[in-house]
Amino acid sequence: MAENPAPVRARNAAATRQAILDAAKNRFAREGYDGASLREIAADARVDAALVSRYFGSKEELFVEVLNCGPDATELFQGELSQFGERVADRLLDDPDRHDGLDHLLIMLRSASSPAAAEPLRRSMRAWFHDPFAAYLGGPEADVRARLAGDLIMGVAISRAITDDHDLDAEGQASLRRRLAKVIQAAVEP
Amino acid sequence: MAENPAPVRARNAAATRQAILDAAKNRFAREGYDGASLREIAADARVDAALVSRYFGSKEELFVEVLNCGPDATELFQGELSQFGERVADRLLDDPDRHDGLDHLLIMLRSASSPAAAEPLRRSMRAWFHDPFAAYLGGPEADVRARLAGDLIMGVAISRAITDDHDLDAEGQASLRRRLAKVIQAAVEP
DNA sequence: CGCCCAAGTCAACGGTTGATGACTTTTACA
DNA sequence: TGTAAAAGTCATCAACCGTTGACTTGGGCG
Repeated sequence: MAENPAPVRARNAAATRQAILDAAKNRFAREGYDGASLREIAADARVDAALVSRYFGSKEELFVEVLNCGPDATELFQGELSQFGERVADRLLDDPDRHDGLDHLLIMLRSASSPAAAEPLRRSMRAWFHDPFAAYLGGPEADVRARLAGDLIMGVAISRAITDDHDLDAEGQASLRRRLAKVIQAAVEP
Repeated sequence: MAENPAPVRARNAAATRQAILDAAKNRFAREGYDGASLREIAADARVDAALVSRYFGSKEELFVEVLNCGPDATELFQGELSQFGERVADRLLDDPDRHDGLDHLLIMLRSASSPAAAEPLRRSMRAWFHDPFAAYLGGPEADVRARLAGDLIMGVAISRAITDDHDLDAEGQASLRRRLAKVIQAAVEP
């Protein structure tokens, strides 16, 4: 969080645009579509608020852009399917700062109740998560299995985001990890 | 949705209070803490917006009140544990209007990103859902199993709320129901 | 009937939000 | 170097929010 006192990014449209995009991604993930204000986002990006509207047209268009610059969720969809449960459980219960690819999930859940964000969310959800996931799973009823596992993952991510996980001791954490891996695997296997 | 043109509730503090509470519950469930405005809630309850603040002090206190007038979630926690999965799956995939007891879950997920609502949410979540659930499950690591199953249920509820379920045909619905019951059961059993 | 307090209404406040148009500063090129 | 367009800033708008205080209405009790 400690920023250089005055990095003073030289005038560079592309870099400024990217800075706004990064700030927006963080804010949307932490506060949702409604909760994140353009002024906050602009302040994070060390930019005047008017520039955000200038570059992206509107808040909703900025939101769509953030959703579209989709991250590396596909890394989950590599490796043995038989160990998918363990892989995702590790990832989910890791340090929240390493959630990289899960930022999108946070954005989705935090913005689920905003009508303006609903439609972009639906589209992005399918294109970025559900469809690749189903393709990775393969086999019979892949879409249903993908949806089920996706819902479980989202639920766990939400739960962690809400409770901050300060309510389970180390032993509970280990147990949760073991069981979570098992249940995800059960949801995923044909 | 079609209301009587003029029921014109007689001056009755208790009834008015209840009407506000009901309207608030619906609005919070559909739009979340931030999204629901006191003016909308008051309009639903056929009441001036000022009355809401008068009766409940503040929006946050109204929210807490809504959370505390907890519903009949306990009905899920009755009957054979061996059929818990099927029971909840039926309930979850039912007509959204029958979600009665699941309203609270919707409220929670839709309000998860509001700082003002976060703390009441945590408390209510434990008292109204998690603890009774763990007590119902019993056996080893009941809290972890309750949490896991709760996360899954919440994830599915969110998913339905976002997508409106217009993306699965009848066959997919049946398949989803079958698999969901199985996965919930896997999460619940010791 | 007439009073009086509860129940309900109205108008307004300060604050925040997304968006817009006019303005100033910097960069890059001829 | 001079200049035009890009990049960034500023002030401001209308809309909405939660909340408050002063006001009006109504029903029940004497």
